[in-house]
Amino acid sequence: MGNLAPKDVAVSPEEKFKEFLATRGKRLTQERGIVVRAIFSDHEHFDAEEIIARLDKPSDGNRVSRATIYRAITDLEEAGLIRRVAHINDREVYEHDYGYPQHDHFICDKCNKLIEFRNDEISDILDRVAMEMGFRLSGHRLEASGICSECAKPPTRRHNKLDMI
Amino acid sequence: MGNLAPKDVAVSPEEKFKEFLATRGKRLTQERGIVVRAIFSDHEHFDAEEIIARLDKPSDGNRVSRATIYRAITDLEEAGLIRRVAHINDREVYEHDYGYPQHDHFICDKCNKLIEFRNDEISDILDRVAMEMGFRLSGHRLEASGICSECAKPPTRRHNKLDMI
DNA sequence: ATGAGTGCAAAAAGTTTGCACCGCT
DNA sequence: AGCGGTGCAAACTTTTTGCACTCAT
Repeated sequence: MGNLAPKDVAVSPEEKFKEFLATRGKRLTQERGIVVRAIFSDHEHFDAEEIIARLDKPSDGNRVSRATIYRAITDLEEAGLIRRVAHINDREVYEHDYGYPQHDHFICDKCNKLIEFRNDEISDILDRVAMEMGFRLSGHRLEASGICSECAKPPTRRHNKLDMI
Repeated sequence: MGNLAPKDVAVSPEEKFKEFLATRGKRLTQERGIVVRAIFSDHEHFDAEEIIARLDKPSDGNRVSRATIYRAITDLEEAGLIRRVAHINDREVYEHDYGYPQHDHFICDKCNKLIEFRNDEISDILDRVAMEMGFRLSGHRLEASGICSECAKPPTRRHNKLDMI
């Protein structure tokens, strides 16, 4: 779960997606609806495999195939509803990009957890530098790596004499 | 070509690699030497395929196989001589990380060109935010996307009446 | 003799695509 | 009738790996 509160949004992601699809002469089908709802049911980061695991199970009545899920994810990205945030373990990781403010991520090298943080100074600096260099900036992706506080906790141990020196 | 000047470095990348390999009980073989030199022959960003294209050609006497090139790249990354900077068109893109100062990149959405820029404020902010959040920061990767000045140039055209309104 | 190193070809893993059929969000 | 949409399986891409042989930085 991210540490950033969602903005109030007038239209649901599903509705927004429908509008986008319409501009491409496409329809919000049953399958695409299932995928959008699965993706926006919570604010977790996700990858294609996770959605496939949820929707491509033979037991479930509302099955959606891998191909359709991949195609829907591509469409959602083009619609600006989701965006790629990282590439972890050979998988593209996405997050919601609709109704949430710009933010960046820490990625723990140990547990691969993504931790969101928000800092406007960085965006401002980028705007300035891009301007200076004649680059027409549209967005950025910042992954800071290291060890999260959880993984940094030493395995529980007794006090060490060295602690007192 | 980057816009950042190389620092003076005492030891060549090849020598540095040799030292690293030694700590792992490995040797700087003929093949690994060829790969390092190919990679450090210029300061361009590169991906595995480019190196393979140069070294895995049947016509050349100093051929190195794909497998060995991939293995060498992995070792070079662990040695801290190169680092991943981006993931473009399904390929991992690397750059030299030895003898060059920390910097970030703009990536042109049109021509995929990587443009380096340096800004210490960003690193400082990250250090501060990481500290506040109890994250043990080790590095970061920042890709700012948009259109480079080259691609932003409008195709040569006549003045448009609309320009004057 | 020993252990690291190499090349090859096959395997992985994630993602994309050609195709035939379906159905009207 | 038309066109977008879906599922399936095969194809594709990049990267990794098992294996047998080689070599000595």
